[in-house]
Amino acid sequence: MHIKTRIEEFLLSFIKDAFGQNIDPGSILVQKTRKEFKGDFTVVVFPFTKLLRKPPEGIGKLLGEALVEKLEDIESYNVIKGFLNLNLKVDYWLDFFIEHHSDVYFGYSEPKEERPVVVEFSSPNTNKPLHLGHIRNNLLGDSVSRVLGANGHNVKKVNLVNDRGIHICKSMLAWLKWGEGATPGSTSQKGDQLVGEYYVLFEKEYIKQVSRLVETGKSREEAEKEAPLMAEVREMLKKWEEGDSHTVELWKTMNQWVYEGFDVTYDRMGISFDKIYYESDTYLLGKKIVEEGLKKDLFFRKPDGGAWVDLSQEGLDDKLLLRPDGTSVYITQDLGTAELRYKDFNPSEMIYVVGNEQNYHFEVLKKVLAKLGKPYSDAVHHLSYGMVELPEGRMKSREGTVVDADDLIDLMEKTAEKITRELGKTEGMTKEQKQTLYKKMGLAALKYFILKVDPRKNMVFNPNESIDFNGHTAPFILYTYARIHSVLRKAPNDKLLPLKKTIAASQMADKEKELLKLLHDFPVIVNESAEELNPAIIANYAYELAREFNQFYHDHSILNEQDRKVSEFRLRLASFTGIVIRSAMDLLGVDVVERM
RNA sequence: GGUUCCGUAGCUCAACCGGAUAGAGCAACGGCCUUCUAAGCCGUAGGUUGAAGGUUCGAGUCCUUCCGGAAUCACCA
Repeated sequence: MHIKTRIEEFLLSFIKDAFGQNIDPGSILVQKTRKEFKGDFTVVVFPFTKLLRKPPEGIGKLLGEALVEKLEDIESYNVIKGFLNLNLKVDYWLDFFIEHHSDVYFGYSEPKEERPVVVEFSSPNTNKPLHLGHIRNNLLGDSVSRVLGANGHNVKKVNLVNDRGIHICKSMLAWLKWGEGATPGSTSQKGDQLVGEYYVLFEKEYIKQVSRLVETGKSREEAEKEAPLMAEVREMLKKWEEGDSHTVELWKTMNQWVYEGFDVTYDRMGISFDKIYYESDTYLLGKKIVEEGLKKDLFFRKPDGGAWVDLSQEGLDDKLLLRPDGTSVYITQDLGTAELRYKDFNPSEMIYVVGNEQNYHFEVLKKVLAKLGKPYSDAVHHLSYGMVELPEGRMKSREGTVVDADDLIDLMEKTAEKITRELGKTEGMTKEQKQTLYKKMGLAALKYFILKVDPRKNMVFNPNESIDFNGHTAPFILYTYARIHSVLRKAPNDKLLPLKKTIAASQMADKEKELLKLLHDFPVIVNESAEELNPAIIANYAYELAREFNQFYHDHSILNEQDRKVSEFRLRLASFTGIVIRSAMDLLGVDVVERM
């Protein structure tokens, strides 16, 4: 049991015994002591003052005495205002060190016997290449999956590909009209990039048509409906739904191009899935579910034939579930995939990593599922994340301001190469090793840049300022790791002294203890990150740990230390830090490097 | 207009779900490499936490109002 919990539980029972008062467990607050005060953990005693009717200093003293007496690990205490600072015995920290310092799974929980947790992320449309927004989605989904796995959950990563619908037809139609038979092979382009160009082309031509119609005196709304291109693309969608062989053939071909392109990008990002769903496979099931709901009078038909659900009881409006012509809308297929996913995995939880622009959609989805009496309606959890914005605002594909995923990764790799060359520390490395280094470094910088921000918040990316490689960044953390490994490589090969409590209290320097305390936090961090589905907690922890190590490294020599016991203690401490840095970075999906 | 979310240093982000003097990085300025990797370390400067009230021992955090921004309220996905 964690020392914090032990302190909390002790206080709870102590106050009950001594004062006959039951205290709200939530009012007991044990936190790490701030650096400017002496102590390891701090109890805030203000909450007890009212109940016990004593001044805070008195209570602090009383509780401090009791803790020192009854909890073996606590050595001493001091009280400042309403804060009770507790000092743990040095042996507590050393025991912790001895037990865990070489454990590569430190911080990870044993796998639990339980139903799986399904994490859906990525969910691309097959009409355009991935951009920076998708990168955030993919990195979050991947990292959250890793973090949940580290907490013992049985995680299934799934992708739901949006492979049908009018937007897909737009690319197809434009390609037919203006493509002149271009293929990824003939243009040596990635398939997703190629298809994306035709989507943009469609939009351009469509806007031209609309504005021409507006000039002839039509309202914008009329113009948008009547533009010939829109009519053509509607016709194409209809043909697709009817199974027209030419249309379906073209659809298959172009989607295949896109998938091949996506695979390259996923591979570069180090993203993979346990199962891929296609909307074209699930939307029919969604329709069936809506039909069932209609039969049970949970939903209703409007005079034009559209199927609707009345959510006024739930505080929302009516919501369309099927168009009057019977074709499905977005939520229709989500009902289908939820059902399918539940049958496939029998999950305890279904997490959807989807942008916060769809908060309302998921609210509706949950309520519709509840109305249908689906057992998994409570299992649906929307991991809602904020948009990635440019300094001038949102990325807009029509205005060509999207930051392309492949381009950005290229840029990061090039920057990594340039900086590495300037520093000139890679003598002796082969060409392949250097290439691998640039790739890892560039990707690490990008991933960290995105994951260090609280997922719920919108974030800003400025394309004109390249992502930093100094300071609060992945390269800084990787550099720390490389430094550690440099020391480990240079350490003498002699057998280390047996690990005993050879370090006396007076010998553990402040920086060593601070480092040890931080390492001690790691399991709590991993747990918290999972509970909040927030990788940023791990990212920020990894930075703090690296910074603390660098201070320690700066102040104390490891290999040049004359006292062998001290030298070996520091060597093991460095190695332990390396293990935790690697684990933390792994949870972010970032590879470490041993040289840079 | 209704609903929801967000306003923290010039910029990008933290702040342990109400706790001690709001912390980092970047950018700026000044130090530290004959010693384990200077992608580092140390220091200086930078804040009325959008504004005003309120709740209490204590508010960046909770409540109210206002200001500013975003998302959504589609027979788009």
